[in-house]
Amino acid sequence: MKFPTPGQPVRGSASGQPIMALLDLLGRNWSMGIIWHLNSGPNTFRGIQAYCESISPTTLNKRLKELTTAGFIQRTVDGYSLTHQGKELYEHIYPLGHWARKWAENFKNN
Amino acid sequence: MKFPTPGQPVRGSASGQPIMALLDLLGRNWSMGIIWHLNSGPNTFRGIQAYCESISPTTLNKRLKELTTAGFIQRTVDGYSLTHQGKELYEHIYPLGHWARKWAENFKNN
DNA sequence: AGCTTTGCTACATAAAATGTAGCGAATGAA
DNA sequence: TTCATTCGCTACATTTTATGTAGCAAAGCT
Repeated sequence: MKFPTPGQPVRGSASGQPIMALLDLLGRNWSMGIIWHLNSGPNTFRGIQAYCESISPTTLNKRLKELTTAGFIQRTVDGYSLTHQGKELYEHIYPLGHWARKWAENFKNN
Repeated sequence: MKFPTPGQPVRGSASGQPIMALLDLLGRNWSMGIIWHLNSGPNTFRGIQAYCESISPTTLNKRLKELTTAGFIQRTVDGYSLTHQGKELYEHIYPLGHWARKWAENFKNN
C-alpha cells in the first residue's frame, strides 16, 4: 500500500513538514468523517458505511487501511475503533464541530 | 459553481450536519494546506501554487473559489488572504501542527 | 441445514486532480 | 513606447481517485 510516511508526503506537499503529511492524509475523502464517527464507539464496516452514506466499499476499505497504518484506528473483536492516537486526533478535530455550526449560520445570512 | 451549502452537503455526507459539510469541504485536496499557508500572510496565486508544490493551477483555482464562497478567504490588492472566519478556522487547525510532529515521531518508532 | 448478515473484492463508470501549453492584462526596465 | 516578464488564470488531454453494482466466502442465527 502506498501510504504517506510522515515527513515524506506522497503528493509532494509543501516543505515535507509533518503537518502537511497529516493534512494530506486527512484531506482524503471521508478520512475525518470516519474518525469523527468512530469516536462514538467501535463500529463495523457496514456500520461506518451506513453513516458515511455515499462512501463506496472500495474507498472505505482503502481509508480504513490508511488510517490503520497511520495508527489512528485498529480492528478488534468489536470491529473498528479509535486507537489512543486516534482519540487524541479526534480531540483536535472535535472543536470544529461547534464552530461548524456558527459557520453554517453565518453562511446562511450572506 | 457547486459548493456545499452547509446543511445540504454535496456528496451525501452523513446526517447533513454542519460538521460534515465542513469536513467535506476541508477534506478536499489542499483545502487545509491553503488555509494553513495563508495564515502567514496574504499571498498570490503563484505564491500559493509554489507552496503547495504539486497543486495544478486548475485545482488551485477551484479550491480558491470554494474557500472564497465558504467565506474563509478573500481577494484583496495583496492577493488572497484569510477572512475573519478563515482566521478562526485556522485557530482550530493550528493545534494539529504541534500534534502532527508527535504523531510523526510515534510513527517512525513503529 | 438453510437464511441472513458481514467484510470485503472485482470491475466498469464517473468524477476529480494533474501536467503542460498558452492567452490577455498588468508590471517593470530601457 | 517598446519589449520582456510576471501574473492570474483557462483549455484540454491524461492520470488518479471515487463511486456503484454485483457477488463471494466466512460467520452467526434459527
